[in-house]
Amino acid sequence: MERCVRYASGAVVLVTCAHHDDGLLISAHDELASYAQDEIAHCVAWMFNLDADYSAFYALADQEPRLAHCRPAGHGRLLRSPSLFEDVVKVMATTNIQWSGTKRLVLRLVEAFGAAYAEAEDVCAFPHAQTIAATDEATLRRLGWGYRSPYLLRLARGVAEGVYDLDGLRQSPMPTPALRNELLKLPGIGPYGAATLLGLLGRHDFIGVDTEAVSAVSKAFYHGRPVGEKEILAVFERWGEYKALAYWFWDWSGVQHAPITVWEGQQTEKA
DNA sequence: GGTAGACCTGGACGC
DNA sequence: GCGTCCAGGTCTACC
Repeated sequence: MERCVRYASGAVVLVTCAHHDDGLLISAHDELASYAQDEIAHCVAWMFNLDADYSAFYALADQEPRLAHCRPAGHGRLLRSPSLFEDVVKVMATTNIQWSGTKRLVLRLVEAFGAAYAEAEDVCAFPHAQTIAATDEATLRRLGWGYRSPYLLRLARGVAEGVYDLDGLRQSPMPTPALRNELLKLPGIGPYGAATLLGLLGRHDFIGVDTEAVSAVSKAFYHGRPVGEKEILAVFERWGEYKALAYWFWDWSGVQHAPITVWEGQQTEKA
């Protein structure tokens, strides 16, 4: 994996992370001072969540055939961004849009406001909240952010002004429901976004219920019948604090189309 | 607390 | 080429 990282001094470096038999090999394309090396090592450790321990989840997953692949594959970690602000913005960009659109929104934001890497000006680090905060709604709309523009602007300005303490949330020991409530206060972040961000923070109690979740759970567990958040949570309730991991890494193979079903009040041509 | 409707944009699809 | 639908939801008003 290769990406731009900006460290505290403001310098932008291009970092490459590669698998190594002894762990993770991090290399930079520039010569770095020792303090910068430490900072980037911490940054990459956060991105790959290297301190996480998934042994308790694996112990449960070993007992479920559709999750038994988790331990041998080392599943559990979710790649995250260097800052929580970046992840909040990206999650906001996943809402009510297709994946190609999400990538387009983030790319345009980075091109417009990101700090360029000195050796290649077309390579940029993700912009700071302060940089986005200094722009206006019309500019964000021109970048394609549409109705999300005021949310993004409020978020960036809130972070820049210290109204939203995202660094504090990153390390917060508060219980998951309380942490979820804090995330729900962020503009543009609703139940789906909060659940996704909780997962990135290592809290897997809540499932981000989106159209994919509805479709997959409906086919696999409810014979194609329309389902809502309650039904989805009921399916994964037994996984307790690992609900989201169980959902995310569930082996859905073999789940194509449920049998044709007629349920109360509705007739279906196909399930 | 639950529900309905508005909201940007662009890709997919049917005609 | 054009029109319609809808996608890895959220917010607000209303009941």
